[in-house]
Amino acid sequence: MKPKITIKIIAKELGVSTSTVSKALRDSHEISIETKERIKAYANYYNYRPNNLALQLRNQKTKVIGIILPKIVHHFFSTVISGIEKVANERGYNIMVCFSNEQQEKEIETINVLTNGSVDGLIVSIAKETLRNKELNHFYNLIENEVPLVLFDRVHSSIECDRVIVDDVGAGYKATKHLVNIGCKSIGIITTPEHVTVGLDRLQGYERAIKESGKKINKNLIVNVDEDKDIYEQIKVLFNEKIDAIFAVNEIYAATAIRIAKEKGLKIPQELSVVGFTDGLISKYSSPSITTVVQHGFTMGEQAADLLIDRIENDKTEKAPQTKVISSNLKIRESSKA
Amino acid sequence: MKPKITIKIIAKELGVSTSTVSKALRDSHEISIETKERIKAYANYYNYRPNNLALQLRNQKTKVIGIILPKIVHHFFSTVISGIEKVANERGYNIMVCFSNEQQEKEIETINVLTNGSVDGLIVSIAKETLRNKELNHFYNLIENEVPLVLFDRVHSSIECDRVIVDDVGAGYKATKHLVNIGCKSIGIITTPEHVTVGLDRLQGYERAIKESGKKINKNLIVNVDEDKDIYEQIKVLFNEKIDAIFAVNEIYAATAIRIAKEKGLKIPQELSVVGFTDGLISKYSSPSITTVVQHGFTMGEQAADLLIDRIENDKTEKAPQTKVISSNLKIRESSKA
DNA sequence: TATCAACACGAAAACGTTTTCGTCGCGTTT
DNA sequence: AAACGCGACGAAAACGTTTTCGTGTTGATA
Repeated sequence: MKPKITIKIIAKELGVSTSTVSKALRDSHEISIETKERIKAYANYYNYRPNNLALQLRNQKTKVIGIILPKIVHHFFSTVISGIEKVANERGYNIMVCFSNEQQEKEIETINVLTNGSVDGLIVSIAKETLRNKELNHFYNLIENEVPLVLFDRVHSSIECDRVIVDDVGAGYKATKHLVNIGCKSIGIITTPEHVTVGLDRLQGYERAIKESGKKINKNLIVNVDEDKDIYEQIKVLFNEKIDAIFAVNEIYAATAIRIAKEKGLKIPQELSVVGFTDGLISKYSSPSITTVVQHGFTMGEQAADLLIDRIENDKTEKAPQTKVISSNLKIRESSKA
Repeated sequence: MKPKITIKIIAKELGVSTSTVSKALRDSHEISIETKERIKAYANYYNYRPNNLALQLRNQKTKVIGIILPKIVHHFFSTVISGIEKVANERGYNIMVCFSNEQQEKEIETINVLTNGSVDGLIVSIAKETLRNKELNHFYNLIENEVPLVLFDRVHSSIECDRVIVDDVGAGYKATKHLVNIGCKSIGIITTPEHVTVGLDRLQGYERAIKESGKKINKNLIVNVDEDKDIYEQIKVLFNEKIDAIFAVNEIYAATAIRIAKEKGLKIPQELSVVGFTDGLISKYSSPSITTVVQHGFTMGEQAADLLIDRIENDKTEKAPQTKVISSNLKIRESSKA
C-alpha cells in the first residue's frame, strides 16, 4: 500500500505548520484567503483525505458499530444486518460484523476484541451455547463498563440494556390461533430446546392458543429439536401422532416437516396445515408456499441501530433501557388452507 | 462508555514511566522481576487491554479487512462472508462489511471511507451498476495506490488484481450438458442482462453445450431478466416457446420458473426439467428440490481471504495477480430426471 | 581508586489529527 | 509616541501505544 499524503507532508512541502494546514482545510477564519487557497489546491491535487485512525484516536470515537451474530448464512440475521447497515450508513457509521458461531468462547473473545477501542457500541444476538450455560458475565461486564449495547431477538432479561425483540409469545399465539380457526383439531409444534428463549416464548403462545380453544396440552405433540442431532429424524417422530397441523418455529423445521409429510403421502393443506416462522425465501418459493409469521428483520435492524446510536451519542441522558417489541404478522400462503 | 484504563494511568499510579509499563507488560528483560510483577498485577487487577486504535496508528496496520458486497440478504454472498470470516479470524483479522446495494455511487463512497486508514485491504464483488456503466476508475485508483485488493465472482478483466471466480462458462456448460444428456431437446435459459459477466459466461457455456449437441442457438429461448422490472412476467414469456428444460442462472429464477410451470400444469421433471445455480436453501427445501450448480461460496470466501492476507503481509513479494478458479459441480435433485 | 559493564529505568519521538494558546508584526487610535 | 487591537500564523499538547536511545546507579575489575 502506497503511503498516503498527510497533513504533515503538506505542511512541509508548503513551508507552513501542520496547524495551518489543518485549519486551512477546515476553512478556518484564522487563515488568510490566499494561504487557504494554496493549501486547498495542493491537498486537492494530491487527493488528501484525513486518516480515519488518527481522527478516531483524537476524537475518542470510531463511528463504527460492532455486530455479533450467531451466524450469517441465515435469512433472518442477514436481513437484520441489512436494516442495521441502512440506518448506520444514514447516520454516518460503519459496521463491523463478527460471528460467534453459537459458541460462547468466541462470543467472549469477539466482545473483548471489539470493545478495545474498535467500536463505539455493540449490537448482539446471543449465542445458543451462552444461553444454555447461562454464563452471562461478559455481558454484565459490558453493562458495568457502560458500553452502549443493544440486544436483539435472542436476549436475556438479566442483562439491563436496550432490546429489540419480536413479540414471540404473541406470534406463537397468532400462528396457532390461525390453525385453530381454520379448523385444525390436533396441532403439533416443532420448537427449539428450552434454553432458547425465542422458542420458549413461541411455545408459550402456542399453549395459550391451545388452551383457549378448550383443549389440553399434549406433550407428545411438542418436539424440542436438538440441532446437534439429526433434525429430520427428530421431526419425523411427530408424525407418529395423529395430527392435522404443525406449527414450526422456523423455516427449516417447516420445510422439513413438509418434506416428511409428502413422503408419507399427506396432502397439504388438505390433510395437514403447516405454519412456519421467518419469512425467508424458502417459505416464499417452496411449493406449497408456506404460511409464516413474518418477523420484520429489516425493521428490527433499523430500530436496533437507532437505539444504539442514540445511546452512543446521548451519553448524558442516562435513560433507562428500552425494549422495542416488533409485532409480527401472519402471511397466509398455500400450506394452510384459508 | 466508561474511560478505560491506559498505560499512562498505570504509570502514574505506580510512579513509573509509560515506557516501563509497556515493557513490563511485554515481559521485557530490561525491567526487574519485582517491577514487572507489580505492574502486571496492577494491570491484571484493573483488566488492562491495550487500545486497538493506538496500536493500529502506531503499527500502521489495522488487522481489518474490508468487504464490499452488492447485497447481503443473499445466500451466496452471505456464504462467502462466512468463508472470509473464518480465514480472517484464524489469521488474526477482523472484517468490516459494507454494501454497495448494487449502486456505483455507494460503492465509490464506501471504498473511499474504508481506504482512509480503516482497513488493510479490500475484498469486493462489483455492483451491477458499475459493471453496466463500465466506470471503473475507483478500482484503477486502488491499483494505482497499491491497495491490496481481491475481487470475487463479479470481476472485470481490466482491473489487475487477485481474483476468485467460479468457472462460470464451465458451470453453464455442465448444467446444460446435463439437460442434454437426460434427453431434453429444447432447452431455455434464464439469465441476467449482458453486462453482468457471470450471466454472460454461463450463457456462453450454455451455447457451447447446445452447439455441441448439434443444435442451433434459438434466441427465443434466451431470456435476459431485467431485475428492475417484474421477474415473474419476464420469465413467463419463455413458456410461450416449446421447451422441455430450463437452465436458470440463479435460485430465484429457477424457483420462479418452477412456480410458473406448476401453474401451467406442467409436471416436473417429467415434462420440464429445471437446473438452477447457487446451492441455497430454496433449491434444497423446495419441492421438487432443484438440481443446481453448487458454487462453493464458502471456499471462495476462504480463498479470497487467503489471497488478500498474503498480499497484505508480503508487501515485498510483488507477485503478479493470481486468479483462482473455483470449479463448480452439479448437485442433481428432483427437478431434473436422471 | 579509577574504569567499565550491567542493570533498571526514563525521555522522547513517532503514528496523523485537532485545538488551545501563544506571539509577532502592523495599522489604528488617543 | 505609546497603547491597543487584530490578522495570520506556529508551538505544543492531546489521544494510547511502542521503541530507540540515553542515563544514573551499582558492583566488580584492573
